[in-house]
Amino acid sequence: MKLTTRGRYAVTAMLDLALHGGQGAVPLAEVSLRQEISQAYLEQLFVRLRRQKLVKSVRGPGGGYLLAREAADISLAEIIRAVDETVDATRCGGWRDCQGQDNPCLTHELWEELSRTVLEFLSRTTLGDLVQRHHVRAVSRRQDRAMLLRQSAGRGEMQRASE
Amino acid sequence: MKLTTRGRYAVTAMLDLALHGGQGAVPLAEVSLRQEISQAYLEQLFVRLRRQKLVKSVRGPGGGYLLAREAADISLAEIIRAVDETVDATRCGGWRDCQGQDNPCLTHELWEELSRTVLEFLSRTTLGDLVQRHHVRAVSRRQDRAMLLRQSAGRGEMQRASE
DNA sequence: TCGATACTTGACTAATTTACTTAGATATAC
DNA sequence: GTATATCTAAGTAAATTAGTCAAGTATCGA
Repeated sequence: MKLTTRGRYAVTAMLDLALHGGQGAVPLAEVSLRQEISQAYLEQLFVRLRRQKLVKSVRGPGGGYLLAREAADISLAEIIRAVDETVDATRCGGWRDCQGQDNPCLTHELWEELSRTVLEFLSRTTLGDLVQRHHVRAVSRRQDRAMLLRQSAGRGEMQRASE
Repeated sequence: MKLTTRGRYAVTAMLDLALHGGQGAVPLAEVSLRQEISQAYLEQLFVRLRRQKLVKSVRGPGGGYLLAREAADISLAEIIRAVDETVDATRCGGWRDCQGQDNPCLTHELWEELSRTVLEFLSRTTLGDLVQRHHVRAVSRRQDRAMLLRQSAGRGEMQRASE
């Protein structure tokens, strides 16, 4: 497994669904605004999340995405694996694999151990856990307030501006 | 902190020093043969390791590199930090930092926690620990035998071939 | 003092990956 | 039928990695 910003964006977006999925499907446009991730990029990520059956999609107006299972039943490891699905076993080193060669690397075992540690952490933590954290709830409330402000400001300035 | 093959190569090379430094300085040419890492690349790594005072260099014939401190006193975290010294705090996410913005990211705390876990693992483990592991010792013995074979084969085939 | 050995340094590069964007198609509620 | 969404493919600029190349400098041993 790998840890890049892609995986982190995916977790953030999924957490946004967990926090706002109570009243139905959440459109990516909203997630994009709240989490400041470009919508086009989110679309790319959600294709993979849907293929791995981590989210359900609802098309058309009023549509969006929903968690496919309960938040408490979706681990961070699953999310990251869904978007960072690179399983190319080139060369050796920790998340890859080098055994069976005539000269296996000295530190193979070590990186495996570290890899296990990280995976364990990510498998143990679920979206449900994150939703309960005080820090997460506080940041989320702030984001919601900011969204409301932006909306009313938009309505105050202009009506249904299509540009 | 980051984890790339660069850091893994550095740990492997340092472990080679720890294993073979008993009889004096170890030339990079030897490390290169044993660990199958290009010598030019090793040279690049050892410049940084020396600057961080993790190794001492001995120039001239019979020279090479030596651990600057006892193996049991050099943690893997130090080694990796020495060669992967990127501290550019662009954007957010785990090993970086995003606090103090008007919209801090939802999962900041989470990546920090993971980061701490990894760092703890790498700080806790020293070269001395690795030297003691059975798996490491076994692989090392194999590498030594392969080196001896290569040497005697070289002498058997030709004498001081300069090409 | 010569030459081999080995470290030292800097610049350069090919390949890969990341983090996107662009452009358009398709589905659905109203 | 049109606005709101998801979908999908393709392309791309920037960064990073994992090196190579070339030219040194220091030191030992003969």
